[in-house]
Amino acid sequence: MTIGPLSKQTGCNIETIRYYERIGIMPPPPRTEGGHRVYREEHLKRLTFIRRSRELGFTLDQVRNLLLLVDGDDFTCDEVKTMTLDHAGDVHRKIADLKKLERVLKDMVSQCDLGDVPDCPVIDALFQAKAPRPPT
Amino acid sequence: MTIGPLSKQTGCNIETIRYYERIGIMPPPPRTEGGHRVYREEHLKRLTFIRRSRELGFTLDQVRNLLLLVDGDDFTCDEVKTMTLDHAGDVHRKIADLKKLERVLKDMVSQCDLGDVPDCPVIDALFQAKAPRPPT
DNA sequence: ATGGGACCTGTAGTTGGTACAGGTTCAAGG
DNA sequence: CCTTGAACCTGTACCAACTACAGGTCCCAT
Repeated sequence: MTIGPLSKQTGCNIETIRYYERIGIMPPPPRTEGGHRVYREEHLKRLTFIRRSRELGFTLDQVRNLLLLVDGDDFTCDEVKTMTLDHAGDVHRKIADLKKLERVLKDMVSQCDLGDVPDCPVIDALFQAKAPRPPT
Repeated sequence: MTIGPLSKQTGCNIETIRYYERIGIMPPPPRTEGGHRVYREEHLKRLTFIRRSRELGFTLDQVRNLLLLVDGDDFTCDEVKTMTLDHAGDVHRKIADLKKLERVLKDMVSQCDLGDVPDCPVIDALFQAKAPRPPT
């Protein structure tokens, strides 16, 4: 399998595959005489793993760690579970932050509809620092 | 006010302030004889606006647009409202995506507790492509 | 006048890729 | 066997939004 088919089967850009090789998370595959990359089943599996992890929001660094665990096959399920839970925690916090954000944005906009404000309340709100620094 | 105090009052890194000047969203301030930047109240207000907008997740490009509206004071409240609602929509979608993500991560981890699986179910799950391509 | 903290410019690095340019190889059709 | 053009190659530059130096200058208090 050359890089094109691999790209199609994994949904991963050709450039991205080469990029993954460059940064060392995909192994350099054997080449043809002319220098074309030739992949096999194991590459497909590994790339699928990477893509899936990325879809789930793991950073490439986290993926690298997961792969280290997988490669040395002495990993414990517990280590993986811990990493996943950590990541889930990050995601959870991000959701909370975004919800606050949404609240603020909607509150700002709702001021617009009151009609009795002199200027644009959104702009006004943006000119306010979040927390006035406490007196020294 | 030199750049240090401005940094402290806005909570914006010195390097970032200079970066904002370089990319043209902060105006180049007057300088001392020796070349040190000297800021006044208006700069503080503008930088506060930028920082606040960034905190609320507007991109620098969106901030640039907001500032254009503010600078030419012919902006309508409606334009600003539209931009803010658009952005709120983005945030909303991002929240939905992250919630799905959280669900999947937690489902994966919950498999770990069953105890009767041979390998790490998280790793197994990661090796599965999301959607198997349909038969050709 | 001197010491050192604040400031200056310019460049490179970060993350996770994408987008070329400009050149080579491969495979199928004639 | 030769040609053609799709697929592949390398290398570099670019994106957002900053951050982190290095190596040098300025300011001001003592």
